[in-house]
Amino acid sequence: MASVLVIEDDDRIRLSLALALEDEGYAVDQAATAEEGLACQRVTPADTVLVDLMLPGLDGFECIRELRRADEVPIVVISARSDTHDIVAALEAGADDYLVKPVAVKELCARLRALRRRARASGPSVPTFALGDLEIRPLAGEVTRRGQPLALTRTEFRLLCELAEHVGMVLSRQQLLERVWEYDYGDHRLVDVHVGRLRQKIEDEPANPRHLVTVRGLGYKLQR
Amino acid sequence: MASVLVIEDDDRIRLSLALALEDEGYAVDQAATAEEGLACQRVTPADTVLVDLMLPGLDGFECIRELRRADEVPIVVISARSDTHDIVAALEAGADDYLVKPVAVKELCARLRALRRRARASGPSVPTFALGDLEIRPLAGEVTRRGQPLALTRTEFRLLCELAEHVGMVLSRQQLLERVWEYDYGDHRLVDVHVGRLRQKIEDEPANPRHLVTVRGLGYKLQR
DNA sequence: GAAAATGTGACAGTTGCGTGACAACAGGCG
DNA sequence: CGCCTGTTGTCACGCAACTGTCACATTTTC
Repeated sequence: MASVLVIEDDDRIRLSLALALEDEGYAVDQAATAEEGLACQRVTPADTVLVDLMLPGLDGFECIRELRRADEVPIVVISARSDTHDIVAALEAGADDYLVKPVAVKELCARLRALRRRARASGPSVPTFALGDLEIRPLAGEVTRRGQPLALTRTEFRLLCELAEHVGMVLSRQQLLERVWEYDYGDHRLVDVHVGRLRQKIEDEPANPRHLVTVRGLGYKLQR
Repeated sequence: MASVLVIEDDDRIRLSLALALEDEGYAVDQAATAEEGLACQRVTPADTVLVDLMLPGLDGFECIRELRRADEVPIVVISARSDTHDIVAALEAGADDYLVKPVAVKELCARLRALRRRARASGPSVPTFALGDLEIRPLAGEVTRRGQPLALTRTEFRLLCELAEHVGMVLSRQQLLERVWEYDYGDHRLVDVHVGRLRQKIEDEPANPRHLVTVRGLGYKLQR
């Protein structure tokens, strides 16, 4: 599940943000000061950090720089100040986005999603692939579609992961047999059958696949 | 150098944005319509795209979706509308950021930098040969023309790839037979037939080919 | 104008792919 | 142990698409 750390000294705002984000399905950590937030992030890193600029003690800018020193976590600033100067300074310090209070929760969520999408593509580790309404988590052994978990068999799962690791690239039956089945030779039609079964589960219209497509004469590929 | 494509129908705004960005050291391409912008991006992709939401013809949302279909280029929306609803829709469509007009150039630049910082680590997409309005992605098993996917057969595809790997060089029928068909001998006229079929699909006037040309007595070549 | 080279339409044989059926097999459970 | 359920690999059928060949048209060369 996606997690967010909210660093904000005003209890009312922090709590209402936390509640709203929890409603949206995020796991939310809270901190009232920069120091507390940094400590929290060190111990249990969240996927994304929301930080207010006006904090007692260590201020927001310093907090951002400290967070950035540790890792690449996406940082969104929420501030009452709307000066261009503040915005530029926060972004230069390492923030990824800047919202002016009062924030619309829907907008915040949309921006968080956009940021996560971007951060995921750039991250070195790839815990999850997103393809349209599909989410594939190879390490968790889990595939969800529109948020609903899918019951895939082991073979289907490995096939899907193999294809997902090379999104947009055609993989030949031969390659798939080698990588999914660890066969060096064998009946290539085996692949067809499993692709067909997989389509039944991940496609709206299995006969008109949008994601798992056939490239006649070459093989199969997964596309967005 | 960093490059930006600005898609905006209002000349005054577009020009002033372009000037300001050039001052900041960006190479700027301009387009007044979504169609023009998409075409421009296909031919000479910029690192970042700025797009207005209110465009004549194809609107901004569609434009974003089209851009996203092609690649992972960072997209920033600039719009006069500040409704949460529009912001959410644009971000959902695939935009990375959303600014409300009038935009402060300093802020825009800071956001562009933040976005590029985040996008930079992102892996490269599948290698592509571009030839005029044609795009050839050997690994993806895909050829597009003006952005539209072409339905090529396996033989046509391999023939085109072989020619594309040697753009500007004449390949004899013998060479093509060996490389595409893996024949050591055989009827050389076979090549002609497939070249003809390929021309029907990739050329505007198959009888007057601009890309896949005949070099009488020697063979065929692909040119820009 | 003749010969050589190339373009092109038609066609029949072949191939590639989706799919349903089925038997073998493994694992869970009473 | 036997039964049941879900998974897997094999096969055969049928449709659609592709391929290679040929004949004939067209263009170029000399």
